[in-house]
This record gives sequence, structure tokens and C-alpha cells, in this order.
Amino acid sequence: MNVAFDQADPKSIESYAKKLEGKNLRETLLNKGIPASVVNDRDRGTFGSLLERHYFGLPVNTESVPDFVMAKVELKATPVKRLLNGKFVSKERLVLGKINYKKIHEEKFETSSFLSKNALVLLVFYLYEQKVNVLDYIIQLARLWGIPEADLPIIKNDWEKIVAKVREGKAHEITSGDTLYLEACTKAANSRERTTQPFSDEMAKPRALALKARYMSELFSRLSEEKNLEALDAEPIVKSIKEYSSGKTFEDIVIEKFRPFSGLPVSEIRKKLGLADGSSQKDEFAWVSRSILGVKTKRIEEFEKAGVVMKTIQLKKSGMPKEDMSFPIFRYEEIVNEKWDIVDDDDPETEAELKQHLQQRFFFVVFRCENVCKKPEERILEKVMFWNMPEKDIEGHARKVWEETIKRINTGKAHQLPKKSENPVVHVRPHAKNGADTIPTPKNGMLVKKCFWLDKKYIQKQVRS
DNA sequence: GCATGATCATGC
DNA sequence: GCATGATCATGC
Repeated sequence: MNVAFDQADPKSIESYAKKLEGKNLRETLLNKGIPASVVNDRDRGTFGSLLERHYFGLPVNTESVPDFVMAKVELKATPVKRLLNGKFVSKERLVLGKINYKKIHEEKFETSSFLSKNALVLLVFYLYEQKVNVLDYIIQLARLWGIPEADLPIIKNDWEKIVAKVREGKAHEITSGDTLYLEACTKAANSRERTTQPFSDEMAKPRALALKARYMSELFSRLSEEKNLEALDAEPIVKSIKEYSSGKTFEDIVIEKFRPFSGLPVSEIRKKLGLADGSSQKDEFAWVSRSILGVKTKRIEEFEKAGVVMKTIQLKKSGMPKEDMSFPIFRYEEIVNEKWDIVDDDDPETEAELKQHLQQRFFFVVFRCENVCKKPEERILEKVMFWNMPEKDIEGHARKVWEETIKRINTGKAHQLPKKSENPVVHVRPHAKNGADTIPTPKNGMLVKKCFWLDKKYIQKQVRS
């Protein structure tokens, strides 16, 4: 029935999709002769279902076959949003299919249903805007996409980590932070829904395989700014796919790069790397760490895509970190509208930023002062580790502090937010240029900028283990 | 010595 | 001008 494109030809489908760029669905569908009654139907559904049904004329899909059956192309509509600084980022992760705990443990990555279903994906990025009708979102970009060769080792390892947990009867312990590009995100009708798993009696949250929002952001900027040099200011750690030989994972490779420098003082490391003296630099530990990784840019490609945050930690002789760890400032007027649990991507509300930050994977580079350490460069490289905040701490501590913060802001107590003595893991403190560096609050006028901090005693425990 | 509040330095 | 990572100052 549809003659706008060749159902068996991916390129033809892509060309037809590209016609959407710069337009919205309302006009496009009306121009296509879709009756206004359909276009304006109140129960119109999501952007993705409208696109699928009315623009491409596809039947309602089942999970097991690609949307464009003959061309073996899967259609995915995905929202981007604009930050205040004008940058585009992905609004959410890209869900690539629900996990069937009963079946996935029998699969191998190379022949997995995940890989075969998502070999070729037609990505349609649209600009999400608050309070705008789905029919009026502007389509930004439509492209055929497949997993790039350079990303495949990481995605494979992510998949295997997730499946390993199912095989160990630990499906209930899976979290998004375990993995780098691919994640097992929760996918349920509500936050109480649970499902069975094959190797344990514990009920687990239903989950889906998804590309992380960070990965999608990077992908969007790469696709949309193909000619722009901006994409180049991040350099990869792994320069050749050959480095993955003999079964090494990305994290193995990263950790190995630090091994020759273990126990050496920063001054020695610098000499070995042939670096100029940078002892007056405030970020010299971060700089030395990036040099060990062989990266000259400030941004590291794999870390950006995976949302891995590199933090350098300086321990005192006692093993106590010098400082608490800060996170970006929050806006009083925005944090009160956040929601902690987002069970579905179609949920219009914003997930708590604190939760998003704490769920990221961290890469700690730990330096330690052995004796007096008058100069920073006398500190030695103690260890490196990838780390995730345990879910029980995120839910048990961070969530409580976040809730209390919102409660106080809403009741006119924005100047008395949860302090260090109130929680051993997370607290709130100012993070501003000075006392005059303020932003508005709902009930207390202008107040100094603040952010959440992780307690250094808590960091110490995590680094020690 | 530590909690708390405040500020500095740097890069984008 | 602002975000971010890092650090300081004060008082208990």
C-alpha cells in the first residue's frame, strides 16, 4: 500500500525518513493525507507509535521481528533536549528490547536476539520540549545506524556482564551502573512490578537492554556535526581494536595502563612520561592521569560515551581523603520538581539529577601521601579502581537526603539543608564563588548556590575495599 | 580535628 | 559569566 519507499531497501527507508528533518509530525501527516481526526485524536499515543503507524504505515509491531521486516531494519524514535547552554543532549536512554531472563542465559552474544534485532536501526531524533504536543516536536535527524566496530567490544562485555548476573541467579542485583555503553534499565508498568528469574527464587525488577543516555548524546552530536571539529576534542584511550585481543575488557586495558606507575611519586611518573613540570597546576593529578591513559585532550571518548566519571582522590597519610567530593550545583526551583523513580521513559517528569550522578560509574585514581608531602608531587600513585555507588546507599542515604532537601526548600527552610552531621554519606553544602553568588529559591528569596557532597569518610571506606 | 560555610582557579 | 574541581577559614 505504501509506495513512498522500498520496504526491502534500508537506504530507501532512510531517504524517506530524512524528509522528516526540520519538520513536525502534525504538518507532515496532514500533508500525507492522514485525516485531521486521526492526527488530532486525543489518544494518539507516543511520538514513536505515531511515526511508526502513520508516517511509515507499519503495523503494530511484535517484539520478536524488526519493524521493517523485509529490510531487517528496526525503527527507533528518540528524544533529544536542549540544555540552557544550547547544547543538545539525549533526553533518555534508547531501549533496544526487553530482557527475557528465562531465555537470555542460553544465548551467546554473537548470535543473541539483541544483536540480530538491532543490527540495523533507523534512528529518528526529535526535539523534546516541555508542554509541547508530541505532534509539534521538530525532527532533528534521521539516520541508519549499526553498532560501530570500535564500540563492539565494550557493548559485548556489557551484555556478558548482564547475562552473567542472570546465570548467577543475581538478576535482582543488576544495576545500570555495572556497565558502560549498554545498560539493563528498569522497564515496568510501575515501580513495584517484579518478575521471576531462572536461577534464584528472588523476584527481580523487569529490565530492558538500552544504550545509555550519555552514549546517545555522543552519538547524536557525532551524527549531526559530522563536519564539526567539536567531536574531535575527545580522544579515545583505546586507539586500535587490536588492544582487545586475548579477551581483555576495556576496564582491564585502562587498569593495565596504570600498572607501570603504581607506587611511584607523581614527580617520577612525570619524568617517565616525559612531561614538563606542572607542579603548580591545580589539576595536575587529573593531568597526569590522562597522560598515563595516553590522552592529550581534557575529554576522554570512552568515558564520555559511558558516562564514566574520572575522579582523582588524594589521601592523607592516615588514608583519609583530603576532601569531600562535590557534585554539580542544583537549582532550588528545579530540584523541587524532580522525581526519584522514573519507571518508564515516557514518564514526562525529570529524574533526580543526584540519582543520575550517583548511578554513574566512577573511575578513581588514588594518590597517597606517604610521609610529609609538602609538595603535591611527592604523593604516590596508590591505586586505581572502577566503582559504583551501591544501590543500598543510593536508595538508603542519597534518596533520604534528597527528599529532605526538597521538603525543606518547599517549607521555607532552604537555608537549613541536610548537613554533614545528619547523614554519613551525602550532605548539602554551598558551592559558589562567594556569598553573593546566589540563585532564586521558591520560598526564601535569593540564596547561595549549593550542591550535594559525598562524605570523605564514606569515600575512604569505598576506596579501601 | 572536624563540621560547616566560604572561596579560589581554571577552562569553556 | 558560569560550571566545576579543588581548597581554605573559622569556630566549636
